[in-house]
Amino acid sequence: MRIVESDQQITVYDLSSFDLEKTIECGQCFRWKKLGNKHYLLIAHNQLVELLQSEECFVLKHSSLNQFNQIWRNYFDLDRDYALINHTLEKDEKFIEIINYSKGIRLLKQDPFEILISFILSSNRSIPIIQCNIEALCEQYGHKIGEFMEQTYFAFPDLASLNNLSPSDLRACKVGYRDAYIQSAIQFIDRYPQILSDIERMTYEQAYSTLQKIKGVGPKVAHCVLLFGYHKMESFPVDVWIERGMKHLYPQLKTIQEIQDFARENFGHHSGIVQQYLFYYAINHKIGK
DNA sequence: GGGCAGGTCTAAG
DNA sequence: CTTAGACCTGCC
Repeated sequence: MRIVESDQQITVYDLSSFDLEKTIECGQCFRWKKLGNKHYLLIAHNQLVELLQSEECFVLKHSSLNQFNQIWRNYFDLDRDYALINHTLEKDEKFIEIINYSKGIRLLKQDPFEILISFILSSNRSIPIIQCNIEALCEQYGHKIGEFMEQTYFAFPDLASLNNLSPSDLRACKVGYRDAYIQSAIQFIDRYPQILSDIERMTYEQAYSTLQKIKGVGPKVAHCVLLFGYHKMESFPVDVWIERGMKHLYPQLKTIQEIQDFARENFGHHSGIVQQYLFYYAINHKIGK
């Protein structure tokens, strides 16, 4: 990996196993806009960046070297050797086709608070609607972080901005019955202000059960928070697509618990990556539908 | 118009 | 501990 800084932009060369399009569009993050082929606008960590990928390089516009090293390098998981992980996973023949289809995806290290709220909103909904809800929340309660092509963009609202909102404030953002879930999450963090940083240091099981004390956070959302918000690669969120995909690959698996156990035993600390590869493959091939 | 979404809650056996 | 039903909302 070779990094060049010039004129408010960062260019990264010699990057293997990285596909910007798959990484952005595979369903792990919600706040992006496609500007063209391999060309995106992304909002994360209170920053607005323009991203491009070509044959030889990955470009981040409106970013300094400092921001790259402090945020984006980790955000895009650029220091993990995905080629090596893919090689390991290919030992299971059933995964060769999936890896071939999904390789290039990187697990994004996103903000835990944003991920918590976003995935609480995700239950029983389709991805485009989730994105609409999140944008509504940001426009209402997030602070302005920049403009691009005469459009104003907003950060994801912080705890203080979402605190003391009424159910009708939230329902105005079309979150539906999840209004109470959001309030529960806000109250929980308000009561235990260090909780989101404490989770980082907890054992997986501890963090997993702590998160589920929040109303609206069940097994799937808790795994998602740990995977996308904390980069805990042993997590294996099982949603409908993963359930369909896993039953397709391993017909002997009957319940979500069996799928969960199978993943822990067979994928271990690569579970999160397998999960995202399989999700991307299953949803685009409509496996099991 | 009925069905379906990156599920979770609740109330029952 | 496991399992059915209900649930906001928008888009097909």
